[in-house]
Amino acid sequence: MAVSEGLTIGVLARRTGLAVSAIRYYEAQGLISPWRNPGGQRRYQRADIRRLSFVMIAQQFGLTLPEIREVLSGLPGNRTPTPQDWKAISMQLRAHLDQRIDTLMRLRDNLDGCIGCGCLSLPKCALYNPDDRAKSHGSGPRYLMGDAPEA
Amino acid sequence: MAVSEGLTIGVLARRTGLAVSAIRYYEAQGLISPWRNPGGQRRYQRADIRRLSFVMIAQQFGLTLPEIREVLSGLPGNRTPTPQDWKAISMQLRAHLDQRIDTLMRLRDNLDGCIGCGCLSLPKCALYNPDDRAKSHGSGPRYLMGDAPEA
DNA sequence: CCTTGACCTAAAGTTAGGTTTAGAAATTAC
DNA sequence: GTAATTTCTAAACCTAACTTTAGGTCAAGG
Repeated sequence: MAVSEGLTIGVLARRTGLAVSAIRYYEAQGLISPWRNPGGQRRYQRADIRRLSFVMIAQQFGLTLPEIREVLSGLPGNRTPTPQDWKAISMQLRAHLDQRIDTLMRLRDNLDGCIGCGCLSLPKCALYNPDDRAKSHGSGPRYLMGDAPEA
Repeated sequence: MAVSEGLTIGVLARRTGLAVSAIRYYEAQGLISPWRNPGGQRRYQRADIRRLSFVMIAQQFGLTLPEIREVLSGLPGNRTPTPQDWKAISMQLRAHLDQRIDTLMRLRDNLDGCIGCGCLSLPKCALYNPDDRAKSHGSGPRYLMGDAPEA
């Protein structure tokens, strides 16, 4: 025996570079689902290394954990994902990324226009276009203009 | 009299679309400095509308409040900023933006490579290049790989 | 003059994405 | 068989960027 009882959380952490606490947190967020050994400890599959790798990459691309969970749900549940499976969901990532780049480039164009006209004053400036404001991907619960203001 | 005693915080909020609480918060962060009327209430200049507009735009571009304060410090303190002054600091914003777009495009190239090879596995993948990881601009105090892991 | 609405401060709450801590149980190593 | 590691859970803490709340003051209208 002991040919393959699964990876412990510590080993998975070392293989991925993530903190043990982060891996537990991802589980709480539904991004990964280990099983438990008789003693109640988490055990992971080899494929989970790749899964967490994907999570880390997707984060760099600016996806939130719920968004990543959504993308990961595209993987087959009944078997270990193949390279083709990973390619498929990586394409989705690429689409997200393209959209973000596109948004930033439009923002840049608007800024160039504003630098040109020197306006930078609210109602006139293209930078206040609601479409652009809506998708600001900043951090935290920033009251994004367009949502209800105070009172 | 009453020709111009300055704007109240409520008026400034309406003109910019910001919440009153946000404007006070920005003051605490050193982004804006109103004076006080005899009763102790905040009074703002017309130019502060533009100042807050700039703050909002810079936030869309992903700058943090400290970074924005830094950029704003390039404005003249002794007089009302001219359109030229605004143009000058807007150029800095443009540089920030260019850099962010550049990073994302490099990330995209890496992803394309990875989709091609189907690896997506830690040590081989270009997406794990420390250079790219280092500058992840995500939100919050994320323990970015490369910093000391747990213990 | 008095009421209503705007404003004040300080402190606590919120979200995302985690980390840290505390105390206990399971594993591994010798 | 026991000591040293790991792991477990639950709860508290952290940052950024704000909002909400509580309790009180200021200003404007009638």
